[in-house]
Amino acid sequence: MIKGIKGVKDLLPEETPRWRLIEEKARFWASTFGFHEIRVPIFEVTTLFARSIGASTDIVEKEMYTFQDRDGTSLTLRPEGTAGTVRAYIEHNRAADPLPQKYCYLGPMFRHERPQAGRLRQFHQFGVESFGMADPRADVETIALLWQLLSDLRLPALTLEINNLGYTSDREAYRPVLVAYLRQQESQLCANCVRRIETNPLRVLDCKVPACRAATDAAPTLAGSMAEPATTYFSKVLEGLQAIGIPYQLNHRLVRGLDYYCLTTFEVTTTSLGAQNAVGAGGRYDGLVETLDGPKTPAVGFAVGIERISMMLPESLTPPSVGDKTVYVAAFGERAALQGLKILQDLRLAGVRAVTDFRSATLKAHLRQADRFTCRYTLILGDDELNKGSAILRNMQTKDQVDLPLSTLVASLLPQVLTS
RNA sequence: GUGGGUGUAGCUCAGUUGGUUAGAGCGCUGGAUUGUGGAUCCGGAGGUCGCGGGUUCGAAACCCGUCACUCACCCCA
Repeated sequence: MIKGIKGVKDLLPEETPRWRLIEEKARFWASTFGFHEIRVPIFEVTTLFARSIGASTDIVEKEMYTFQDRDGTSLTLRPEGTAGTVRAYIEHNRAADPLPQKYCYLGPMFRHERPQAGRLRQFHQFGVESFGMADPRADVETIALLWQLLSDLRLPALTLEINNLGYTSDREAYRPVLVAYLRQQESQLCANCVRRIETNPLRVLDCKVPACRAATDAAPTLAGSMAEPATTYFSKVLEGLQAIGIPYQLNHRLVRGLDYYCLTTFEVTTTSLGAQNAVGAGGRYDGLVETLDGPKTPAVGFAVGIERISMMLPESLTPPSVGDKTVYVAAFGERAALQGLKILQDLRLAGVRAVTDFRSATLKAHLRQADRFTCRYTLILGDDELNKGSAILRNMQTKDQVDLPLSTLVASLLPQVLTS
């Protein structure tokens, strides 16, 4: 038996309605906040991701699905959505159009990791990118959309954590201070963090190992060595969040795994998801467009994981089954069977959801199927009815039955079904 | 990449210190009821016990290997 690939899941019909609900809400709120959908390819040249995400990040170092095209070009299945969106923005010279421009996207992403609860090799993200506004209120607007979407979906136990990464110059000023401190604590740190002192000292602050936590509790903070413009900017972001009533929690350890973030960075976590507790995350990335050879363009965005949202979605929000507006056509007997096929077609073309089972040859078998499909109505048509020129409409809940003339069948049936 | 747990019917799971032909519930299917569903009763189908090797008179069970799934580390959505 050929099986699916590790970490790649089928979405069976039982699950697609809840996904569609999430997608519809995402598109609705994005549109309401002024974002427009963009669809970009799921694979790009490898260098796009290497340059944008950062060559020394885990994603680029060991998690990308990279392969050679027939001409030898190195291609990569996208591990996230921002790089492709920015590439499209630059390639189509959107910067020449009036700013700001706000985009959203929805689709599969690929990372070669060991699967676990809430983590897959093909997973799906909904994300937004807001280009052109170097204004704290643009950060607030983006966070507001994220928060509204998750709130509207009634996800439980959410926390918005937020941090200020400052400008590049702030991090450059902070780095030697932090490294000096970490060197003193080196014996307390885990092997991973000892290595990170060189490669990415900021990430040590985000380590989950308790010993590392304790060792860095008293570490000098980035905020401590941050210059004026960045602190003012961040306080305005917080001010904006307060103004529109979005609760947040400062987390100075919050360091995102992608190199392109600056200033505001945020993450929405939950306690109801197991170890993978991030539902969505994002931040500001003012340098990225320029890094990818576009014009200097400030930008901010976020992405949420659809699988993780789906796992948290309360049962009460999942759409009810569609059976109650469905008519089951129970046609049986030599001549009625063919007439039933025609009625089925007429109903469908008139916009009525109609089903049947062509294998069923008896009324009993038909009714059993109607019941299984949880249809509210069954249209009974045997040779007896055909001779009388009528059909029986049976309400499956009340067992009420009425005769309907075949000549005006669809018209007389429509109001009953649609108002039920 | 590292570690733990679990692999028995479509699904959820029993299966005694190793002992005859591997079980249950649900689901599926047929009948009781040849023109009226759900409930009930009766019957039926469905298994390479993940796979390969080993120990043994005898293995679903014990040992080794392997694969898959899963949770966690790492990292992230």
